[in-house]
Amino acid sequence: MTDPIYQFRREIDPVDFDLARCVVSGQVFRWESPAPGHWRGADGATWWDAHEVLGGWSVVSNQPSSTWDRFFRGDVSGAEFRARVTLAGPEVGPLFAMLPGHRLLRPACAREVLFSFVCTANNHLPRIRRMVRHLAEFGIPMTRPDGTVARAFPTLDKLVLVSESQLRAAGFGYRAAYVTQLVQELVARGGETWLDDLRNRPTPELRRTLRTLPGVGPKVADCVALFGFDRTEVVPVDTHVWQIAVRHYFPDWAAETLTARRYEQIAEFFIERFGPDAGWAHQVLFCDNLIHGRSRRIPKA
DNA sequence: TAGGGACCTGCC
DNA sequence: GCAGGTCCCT
Repeated sequence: MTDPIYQFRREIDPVDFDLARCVVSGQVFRWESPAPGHWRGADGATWWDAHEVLGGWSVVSNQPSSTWDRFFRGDVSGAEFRARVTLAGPEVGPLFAMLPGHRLLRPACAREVLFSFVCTANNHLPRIRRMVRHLAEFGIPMTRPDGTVARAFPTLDKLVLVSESQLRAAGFGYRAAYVTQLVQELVARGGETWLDDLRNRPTPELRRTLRTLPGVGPKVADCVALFGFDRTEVVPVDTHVWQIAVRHYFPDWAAETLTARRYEQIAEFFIERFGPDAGWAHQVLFCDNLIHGRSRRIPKA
């Protein structure tokens, strides 16, 4: 039995959408480029195979074009977003020119986002990708028309079979325990049903609830809320955002450390300034800080 | 509520 | 030495 295959084409304006920039910016971790102008990606049980064509992308997928559009937030105008953010925060405006085509993504699989970001704790991108790919290997295989195999991100009944020692051997380090404990806890709370039900919760409750999961602190919880549950007003405050916030908005904190209280103050500041655009605006600042390496060594002054 | 330290692994 | 932190303990 073979799944239906969809083929479609998307015209794009490079200022509005740069596929490579979007999928390597650290929002999602299962995209790779086997060749120039060719990208393969997955989200939950969806896979895409995209080839660059004149003025856009030609896409093959096991899901219709609407799934692609949703993932890349095609319903939101990047130009209008940039205009709103530049108005609310002039300091962000100049960054858009350096990050053309950057977009806030909207993965459909909250489970994949949750496990992915548990892997990001005190970690760096290449290894995060490797770990998420490793987890994905426990998912069911999906053969593409060209014979290559994509993986559905494993469901809990698959993940529950994975041991901590197995993950440690695979290089997860201490996050191996986070993953296995997270699986146990999710199962105990009602599994996929419980996770799906989180979609109906108001954002403050969602954030609080996610934080009660093992391996999920404030930062990871907010990444999951922002990316996995489409709460676009949520701003995960990581080391980069902390440095950005201090540099741009809270100079008095230059000698301070990030506490739970300051975390919330920064998050609230972003929401007040950018409203529902806060999450995307934060992502722009984050990417800029990441790319231009300003996170390295704050001068003690 | 804050502050300090441990924790896997890999790359600068 | 540090990375897109979390957890545990004063």
